[in-house]
Amino acid sequence: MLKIYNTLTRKKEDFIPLNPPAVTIYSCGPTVYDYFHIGNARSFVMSDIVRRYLIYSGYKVKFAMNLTDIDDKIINKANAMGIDSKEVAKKFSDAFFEDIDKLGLLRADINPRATEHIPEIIAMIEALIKNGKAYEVNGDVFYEIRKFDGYGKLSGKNIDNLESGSRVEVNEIKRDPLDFALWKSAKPGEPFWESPWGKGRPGWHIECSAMSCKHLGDTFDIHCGGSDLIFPHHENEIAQSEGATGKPFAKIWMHFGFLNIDNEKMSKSLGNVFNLRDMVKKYKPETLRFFYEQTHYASSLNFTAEALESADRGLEKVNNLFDTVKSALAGKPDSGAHSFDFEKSYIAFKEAMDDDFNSPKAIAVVFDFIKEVNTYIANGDNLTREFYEGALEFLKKTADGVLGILRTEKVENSDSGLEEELIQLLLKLRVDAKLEKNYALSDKIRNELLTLGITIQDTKEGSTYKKNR
RNA sequence: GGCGCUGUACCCAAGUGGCUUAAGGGGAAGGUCUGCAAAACCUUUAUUCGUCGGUUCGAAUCCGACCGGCGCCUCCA
Repeated sequence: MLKIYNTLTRKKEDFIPLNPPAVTIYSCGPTVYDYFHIGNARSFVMSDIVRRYLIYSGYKVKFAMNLTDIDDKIINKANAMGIDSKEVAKKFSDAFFEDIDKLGLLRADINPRATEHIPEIIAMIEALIKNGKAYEVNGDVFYEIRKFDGYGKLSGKNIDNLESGSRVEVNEIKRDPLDFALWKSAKPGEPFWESPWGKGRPGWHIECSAMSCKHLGDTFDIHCGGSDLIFPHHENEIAQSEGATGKPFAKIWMHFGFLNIDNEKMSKSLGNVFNLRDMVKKYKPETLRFFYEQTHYASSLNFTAEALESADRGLEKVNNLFDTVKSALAGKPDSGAHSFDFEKSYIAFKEAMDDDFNSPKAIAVVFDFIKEVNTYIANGDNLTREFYEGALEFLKKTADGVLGILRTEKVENSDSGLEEELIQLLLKLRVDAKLEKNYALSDKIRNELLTLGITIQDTKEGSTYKKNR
């Protein structure tokens, strides 16, 4: 039984979907005004793990991740770049998809964009006004949080405490400092849409309510995002959706912990905001995923070069076994029974992930598995086709299917045929040198190739090589 | 001021009342294999879980105090 920690109830709960086997998930996506950074990437990867594991568990998952393509940050960026806000959104939306593909994220079933849902947004705001939860002032529409009884239930905040120590800026036109904008009237030169309240654009929070409602229904299973979104963004989403529909909004709220850089908060002033795009040039995408998954999703995580290098070396063990098994199968082993217990590892993996997506524990299961398989191979008994296929299947289902940390095939396919032939030629020359006991030459070939990122391994079956990328 | 999280080996990190006299990864040391390596395997690396008390037959796990670290309350994944 899968258990998930629910921010709303502050408890680990049994996961019972509304309409099994269907599961609906809404994950807060990027505001497309810049390349996303490695902190965003953590949230994206962890929501990808949630989704992949639910699929692994047999659910039919509908996964929506929004793109916020109109808001103040985009307008500011457009002004700074001297281009239209639409162009900004287009540029960074495209970049977003390129980057998540690199990270091995499954594409969402739906990527709703705010600007494509203006009618739905307006309809929801109208419903809120009709329900007495929102009011218009000179073309702006605000949500009146005092009219929503449950305001503060997600973040555990008491409205009165919020106000007393408030740093909320005073806005004369709002009835309460905590009231937030549903619709913002357009200032001269700003992009706008026509609405019953005049020309303007949606506030930040309303798009998620309107779009999740349209694509997943009034009530859906899981809503996830970074823990900084709990207040006010998610709190406001609940007020909007439940205030408009009168029905419960997301059943389970999942929040991902923050990423620090060298024990410091990522911030522009510290100059330690790293784009995923740049980081992927330095570290393999699987290494980044593995690094993220080695810590539970709810904990904060410290990003250091040392930790990434440690992750990179650890990941080698997974890929080494994958290579070993693949090449053993290519060697056409005999079929027949084996005595390896795969079931035990599957059960342990499920237990780990069922416990609130405990990926660090699941990774430990994979490493236990790797050691057992390597030992089994080292002992050399019953190394049948069935055994290797079983090992390959486990790695593909868990390390690849759920965790996404196996080295992908893409790189190998990018090798040119000539490069492969040249490397094989060098391997052959080296073997000849070894047979003549010309170790000076054979070691030179090995060392030179190593500096090119190619590691040679001599096995009983002959010399093989591995690219370190 | 309000709300919440957190302190586990050299580093990262799971475990949150007995299955653990503490998983897994990295690092380090020794060994097997090898011409030497690499990979893989074996052994070693926390009688101890920030400190001090308490509850309990039993605590890293619960409670209290204290000492650290951090987040949110404002845009933020």
